Amino acid sequence: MTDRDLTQADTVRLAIEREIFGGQLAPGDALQEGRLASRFGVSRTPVREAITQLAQAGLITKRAHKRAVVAQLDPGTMLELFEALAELEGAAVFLSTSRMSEAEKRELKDIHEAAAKNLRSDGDPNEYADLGFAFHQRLVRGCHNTALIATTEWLALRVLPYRRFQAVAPGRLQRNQTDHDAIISAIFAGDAEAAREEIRRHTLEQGDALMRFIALNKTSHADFHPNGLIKEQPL
Amino acid sequence: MTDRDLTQADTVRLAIEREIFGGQLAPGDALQEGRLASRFGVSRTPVREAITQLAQAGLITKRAHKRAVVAQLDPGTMLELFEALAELEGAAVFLSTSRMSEAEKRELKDIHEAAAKNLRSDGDPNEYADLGFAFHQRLVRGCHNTALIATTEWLALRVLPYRRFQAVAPGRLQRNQTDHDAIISAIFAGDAEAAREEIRRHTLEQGDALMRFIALNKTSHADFHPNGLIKEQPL
DNA sequence: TTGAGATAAATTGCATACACTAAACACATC
DNA sequence: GATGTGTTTAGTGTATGCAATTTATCTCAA
Repeated sequence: MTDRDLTQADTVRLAIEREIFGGQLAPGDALQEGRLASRFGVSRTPVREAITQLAQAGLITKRAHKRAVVAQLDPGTMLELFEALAELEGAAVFLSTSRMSEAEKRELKDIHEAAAKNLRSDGDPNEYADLGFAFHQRLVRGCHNTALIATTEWLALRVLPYRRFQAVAPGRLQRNQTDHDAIISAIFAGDAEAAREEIRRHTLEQGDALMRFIALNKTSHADFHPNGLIKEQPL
Repeated sequence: MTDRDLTQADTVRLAIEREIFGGQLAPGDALQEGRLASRFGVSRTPVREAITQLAQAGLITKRAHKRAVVAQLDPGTMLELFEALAELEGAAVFLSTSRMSEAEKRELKDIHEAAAKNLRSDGDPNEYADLGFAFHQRLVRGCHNTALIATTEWLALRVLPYRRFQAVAPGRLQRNQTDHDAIISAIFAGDAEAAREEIRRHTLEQGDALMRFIALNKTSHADFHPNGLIKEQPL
């Protein structure tokens, strides 16, 4: 039972997902069924199935007879995505305000304070990013509505491949922390409408900052490809 | 270009979708790859791909080594789904209020008035249902945010297989029309917050009514299966 | 060189064949 | 009669081969 009865397609899908989120596969990179198959030591069939699922999830784009590509978001789409995400997180937090248990609020505050500590002591930025991610996650999950949580996290996933650029955006961290502060206050005050507005604005600004950062270091973001330099090099 | 270059998997997926929405396939019905394959005159491969996609979309559920089944929503899940949908529609309409063009508002009002006319003259309930669907759709699409629209409609799709029971729910229609009236008023008054609240409450009540109706005629809803009577009969 | 068109190679979509899983059944045991 | 175990069988998961299509390479004229 606890040993999952994962199918090979699932395994491949999870592996590809990890590589996308980890940055080994950057937006725009091509995914070739054959290469992936031999790389994972399976036939093309489960690879195809994994790709189909990821395409449906919006993480990769796929058109008939053309090779699949890690989803690439043009500025307009990304703006829309962040706007939608802001609304969804707003809706979730609106509900969370009245629905989070004391334990959940406590945990949220703990995460927030750990982040503050990290910031004060000039700690690891990656750790701060993880704490920020956890903060948003607890916030959303506090609404206790599986459908809303899943939908929100699904949208968040789609921008996740781009978010790692944000860690290096200068001066964002302090601002981020202040925003989180305001959200926490609203929630502990039980002001759902205020909490909604705070996170809405916060997420919109995050999107804005990310887009500005990407636009500055444009030339698409090929430059940021961790494997180095060349895109379009099929994996 | 205009001649679609639809793959066979796409064709099969669309066909299955239609049957689910049309009621030929009711929640709980089993989908067997082999039978579907021979029914559509293709091999199992594209059928499998179609099923994978529909599973990812949430319209059917699929676990390893077990046959796929048209998604069946227990009361708890359905409640959550409607609550999430209410929030998403609320968010969309909030934006729509300030973003719809005059032409779009005009069209919305036309649909609304056609529905009123249908109601006064005791017209075809199916036509009224279609108008209601169109009303919600225009309302949501008025926000002009592709991501938010897609997400909202994706959720709406998941409850769609159940919505046709609602047409027969007694006394709902007049109430429905009054709600739509209030939404229209709020939008034309430019009061985004009021519009949000109106549709939120409206969608929640719709969900409530649907659930009550299903609960009353319980015995699962096998009784409503259009092909007649027996579920579990694989297609 | 550069670009268009033709040809060759690579890759996807689909069909078929096989392996493996899990229900369904029969039968023996208590 | 209920319960457990071996066997059968339907059905999913995966591998492989082939046809159709795309992409890369090559040729040749401007």
